[in-house]
Amino acid sequence: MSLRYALLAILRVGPLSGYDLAKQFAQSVGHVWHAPDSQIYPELRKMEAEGLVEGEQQARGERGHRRLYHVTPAGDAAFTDWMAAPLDYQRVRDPAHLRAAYLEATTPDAARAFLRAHRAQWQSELEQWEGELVRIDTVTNPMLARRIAVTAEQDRERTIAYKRFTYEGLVARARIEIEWAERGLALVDRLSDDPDAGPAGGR
Amino acid sequence: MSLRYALLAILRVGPLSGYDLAKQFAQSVGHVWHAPDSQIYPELRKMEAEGLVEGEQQARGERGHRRLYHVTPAGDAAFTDWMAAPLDYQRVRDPAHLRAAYLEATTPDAARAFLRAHRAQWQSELEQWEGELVRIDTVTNPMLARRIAVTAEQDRERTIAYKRFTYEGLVARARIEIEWAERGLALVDRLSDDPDAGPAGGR
DNA sequence: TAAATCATGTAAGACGTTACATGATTGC
DNA sequence: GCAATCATGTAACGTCTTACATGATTTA
Repeated sequence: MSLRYALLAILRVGPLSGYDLAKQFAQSVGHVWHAPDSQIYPELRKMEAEGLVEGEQQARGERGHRRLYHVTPAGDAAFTDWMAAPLDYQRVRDPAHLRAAYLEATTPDAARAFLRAHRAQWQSELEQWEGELVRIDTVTNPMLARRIAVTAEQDRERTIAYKRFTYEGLVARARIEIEWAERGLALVDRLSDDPDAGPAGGR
Repeated sequence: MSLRYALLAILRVGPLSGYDLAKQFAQSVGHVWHAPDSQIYPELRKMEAEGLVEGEQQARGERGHRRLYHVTPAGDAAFTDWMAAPLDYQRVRDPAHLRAAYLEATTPDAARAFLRAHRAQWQSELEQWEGELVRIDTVTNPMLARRIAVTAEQDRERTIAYKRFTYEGLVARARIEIEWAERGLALVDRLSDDPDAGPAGGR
């Protein structure tokens, strides 16, 4: 249900074709809300049918074409309504913590492999998000630059501050996950050191 | 795809009816993987069709009945295979951070309402998970107690340690989300204090 | 005898994934 | 002329949500 608002957020900056939108999406809001092209095109059509965006067919060469979408007043209202409405939180569904709860059922090696993969996963997210933070500070992200260009000067600080705030949150979460995986690796070591009766445990 | 492994994890402790399983589920693994009854019953049937569990129809009174499920060797193997296989991470899809990225598009009051709700949401999760930590330490959680009862003594420490590790991770994450929301509230205050040209910002 | 709870679902639809399909145009 | 990339999807399938449906048994 959030996909359309992610799309509206981008389109509000200026009209784009589905293709360009998908590219911009991937390097901006896609960092917090992933969507493949195969979901974006149909959603745009659906939004058009509901009057949130308007598509304008354009010729491109002899028989090529593309559809340029722009936000309608209704689309703008839908976006601001969503911003003011309570967010619906999904129920917890966390495969990593599910598995962690049963690590005693596997070998120490498998447990380590899982925890190392978890660390690597979040390390890679962390790098993405830290990269974004740099691009926010330097206004290097193309999406943000476009947005800043159409934003009144007195609103620029706020725009940038909230972007920064968002990515700081993501970075903090990634760090927590990495630390957790590392504590897990230490725990596996400790528990597999003394298999039955060491000085600290066993009974 | 993880639901069946969550179900297997519980059934491995001992046979249960779908009804009992759903209850136990909610107060143990349901803290990390939510599933409604309407998903559990069909999944059990599907798992039975695939030979992972076996259901035994039992009479209950005159014409009542219930179906007692137990894990087959194939189900056990499926579980341990899953434990040893790489976990597939879902792509990021985070409505709260999506909204946070565009808070400049709404009023300070709406921004505050969102951030307070976010804090409340994670505060409530935090309480759940901290409660679980206490029930782990005191072996008060009925699921854990059943599991410990059927676990060889030298494996009990590990079983408890991994449960604790899991919930510690969840607690840490909840705290991070709460802190983030609080930093956000402070940010809204700062940004709405000086609407156009204060000493620290504006231009 | 009425309420609680035991017991098991179905049905419709939204959302998301994966893989595949197709053709035009631009740059080398 | 060929590759890259521009451009837009469809189709099938799986998961999850929400709401509803039904009846039996136990306990107060």
